[in-house]
Amino acid sequence: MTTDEKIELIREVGEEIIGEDQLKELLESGEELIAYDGFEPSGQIHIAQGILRAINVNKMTKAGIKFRMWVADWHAMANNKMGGDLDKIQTVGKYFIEVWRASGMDLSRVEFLWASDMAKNSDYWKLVVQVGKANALKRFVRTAEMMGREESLENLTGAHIIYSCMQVADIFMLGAKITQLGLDQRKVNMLAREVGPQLGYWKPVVVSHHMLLGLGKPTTETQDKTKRTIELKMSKSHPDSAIFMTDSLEDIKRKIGKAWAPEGVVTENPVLEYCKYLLFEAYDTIQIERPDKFGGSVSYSTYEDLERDYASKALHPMDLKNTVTVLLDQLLQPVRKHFEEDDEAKKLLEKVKSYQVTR
RNA sequence: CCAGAGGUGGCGGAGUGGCCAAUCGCAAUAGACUGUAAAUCUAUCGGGGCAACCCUACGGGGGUUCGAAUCCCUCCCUCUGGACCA
Repeated sequence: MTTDEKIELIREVGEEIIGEDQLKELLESGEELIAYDGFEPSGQIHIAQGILRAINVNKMTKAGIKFRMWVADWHAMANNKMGGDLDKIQTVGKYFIEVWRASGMDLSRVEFLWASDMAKNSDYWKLVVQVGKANALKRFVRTAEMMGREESLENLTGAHIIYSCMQVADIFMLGAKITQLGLDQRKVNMLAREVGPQLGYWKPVVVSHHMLLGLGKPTTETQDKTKRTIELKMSKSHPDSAIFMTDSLEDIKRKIGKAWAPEGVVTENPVLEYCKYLLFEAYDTIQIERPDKFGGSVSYSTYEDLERDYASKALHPMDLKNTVTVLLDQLLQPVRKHFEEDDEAKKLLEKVKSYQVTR
């Protein structure tokens, strides 16, 4: 694969890429490149973290990059996930890994690493402190959105500041020349680009992937594009805004059924978006079954065609929803199967479901 | 450490001895209306029972009282200001 082909593939992953020139150099240098994404284990895992993550990882590894999945258990503790109970968090972490294993991710070039293992290394904490010293408190406060928190002192604890410092240190300790996280993580990544060279490390290339829309009606007034995507993203704390990797067909039916989908409107339409980012990634054509009185079945082989018909109202939301429900269900089938057939996985899922989610 | 304010249901926020399972708003759920959703209207909205009623609840624990979310004691936590800082 040529460098340009690789870049093309990475562009598919990155809604925003900071340092593309540098990325090219890195790809041409022949060095073993590492990209990472980190996750706070908390509650259920949704399709953005499951299916979309698998799609993106596969593209990155296909481009010759090694991927590290960072199970950020200490970060979750700092951010008070699962009531700040590290045991619970780690159980959820194991559950996440089980999901990824079953989600169609090509694992040959993927590694799962735990923050709690890194925490045993004093070099790590040395770097955390160095990162902390490199900037004013305010700067760390401004990264709060990556923890799903407001950027104000009232809602943060001391632990959140440590979190920010840790996340920057993670990048360098993991050897990640590329950070491949969600768009909501861009501020810390920018901080890392700034701090890296100061501390004798590198400027990581930031490949930020798209954040899938939540299923509800967009309510925010925010105009700032990044902020808006973060506010509208699929979120575990809003129960029915997200489809989880182990949801049943009934769950999916209910959630997609309730999903925001104004007829003819193409912008900020979650149902259409799932077609674009998930379904057309998995299927070559999408066949929509509908009663003859509404035009009979149609099939689309590109998202653009489907979008055009939707925009012109030739395709009704309800027909689309029915199809999306079935296809999403199909995508989740292997995951669900894994959790039904594998005893260990089954136990994990039950445990996780019994935990109460805290924000 | 001191002083002031405060901790109420998923969230916001009333209530300051009985009429409080707790006004109201948001969210949620159901129904009506649209070939989906939204908007709008209606109902429900701690758990159990058809019901009278019972249980569990207003940061934790203890107490006063016939009776406490409401009064007292104590502990924990948050906010604001201040003190301390060899």
